[in-house]
Amino acid sequence: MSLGDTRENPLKLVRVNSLSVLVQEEIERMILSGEIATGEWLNESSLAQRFGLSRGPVREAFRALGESGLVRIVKNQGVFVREVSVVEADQIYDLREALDELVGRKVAATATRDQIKILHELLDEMDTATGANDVTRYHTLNLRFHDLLVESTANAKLIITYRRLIKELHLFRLRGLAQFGGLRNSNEEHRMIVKAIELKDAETAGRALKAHVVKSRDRMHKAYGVNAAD
Amino acid sequence: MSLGDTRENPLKLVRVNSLSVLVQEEIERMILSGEIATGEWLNESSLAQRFGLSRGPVREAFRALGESGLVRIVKNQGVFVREVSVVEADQIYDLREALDELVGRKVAATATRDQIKILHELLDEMDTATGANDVTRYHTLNLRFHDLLVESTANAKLIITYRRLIKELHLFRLRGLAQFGGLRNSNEEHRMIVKAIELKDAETAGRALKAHVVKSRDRMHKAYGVNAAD
DNA sequence: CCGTATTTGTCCGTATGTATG
DNA sequence: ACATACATACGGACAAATACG
Repeated sequence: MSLGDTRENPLKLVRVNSLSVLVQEEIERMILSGEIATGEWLNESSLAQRFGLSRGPVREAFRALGESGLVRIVKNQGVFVREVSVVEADQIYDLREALDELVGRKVAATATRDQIKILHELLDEMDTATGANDVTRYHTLNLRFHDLLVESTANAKLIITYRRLIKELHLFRLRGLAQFGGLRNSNEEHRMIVKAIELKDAETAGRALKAHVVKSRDRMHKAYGVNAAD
Repeated sequence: MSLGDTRENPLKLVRVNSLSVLVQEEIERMILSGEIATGEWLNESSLAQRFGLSRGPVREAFRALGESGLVRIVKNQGVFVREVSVVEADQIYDLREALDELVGRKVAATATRDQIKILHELLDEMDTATGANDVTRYHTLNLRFHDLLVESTANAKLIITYRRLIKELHLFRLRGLAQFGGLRNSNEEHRMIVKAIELKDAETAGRALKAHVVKSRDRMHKAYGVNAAD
């Protein structure tokens, strides 16, 4: 795809976002999908050429991505996809614990019937994925489940702060594997969370969601032999 | 000051940061100091000229500031210092409650003797400021107090997330006034927090810090006639 | 409603710094 | 250690969109 190719826009439909924003979104997509590996160098000129643009918008996108924590910018050297160490992942989990407890309390108070319905559908789909041992599918659904929870809090600041943390967790160098061995338990925890939300029991929902994150972190630690003292 | 003036750098000392980073820091300083008002338009060319640079580095700084939430970028119109409404400030307080509880628990476990010593000095200085009815001074010390607390947690992600929220609270359109009427109570709460930290009582420190934020939010609500349902 | 001034968006050329043989 | 190749950093020119008279 060529972001700057106006031939793809024959009706002269207005482009709502500037090229730098489009580039930012596209690079973010490439990073989060794993299309670009962590630690990899992002060549300014190559990307510009690939998008059919000059280097200006690419540079601007880099600065935004740097501020969001997805890339590391080294003066006179270049831009690299950030690598998140185990220690950093652990620090992010500290934050997730606190924020997810808040999410649980908020969502129990604000979730609509429609949102709860979708949560139930996701629970069932995750059970299906577990039965089929489809870890990738489960991972995707799990992300959507937690994103829907935070979105249902209707707190814009919480939403973007939470999403930023989740994106950074994608950069954890050993990502993905942490899902092994705990699929069924994990979804049991999900069901307890949704149950509390349906009952509009804020305290229980908060505690359940926090406990779920604690266990997720434990699963990560076990998977990589990190002990609690680290 | 002209950021690009090499005559101020006769020894050819290397500049560690790129111009866009310097511009970003300088604009951030201008915003947080109130030198530029909330809602105000940031003229790209004027700023570039003022710094003695071209527009490139300024544009890059804008993108980073946009991602950090300090400015709002409107395509083909320009960049504006963000305005934070009461509702948004309230949402940020939700996050602060959760994060400050975490800060309290963490800092009780990690704070060094030196850090606690500085906390005590700040407490005394805040009492002095209260006695002199110096609200501005108190405000500055209060910011430093809370920043030292979060810094003492030694959790890098928590530190930058927290600081980002505090910066955004600076953009609350009615800032500053919330300090009135509660100086003495506020510092009493501070002393309870430090007490718990000295005792390395994580739970109490967390609860105390969270309670302090709750009361800070209440003071804001009272000051602006916002009731809890908003 | 139209023309003009101003501003932002984009592109490209040059300087400077870094890595590598 | 030096020279060369290459990448980023920055400046300046042009194009497009917007605001205003």
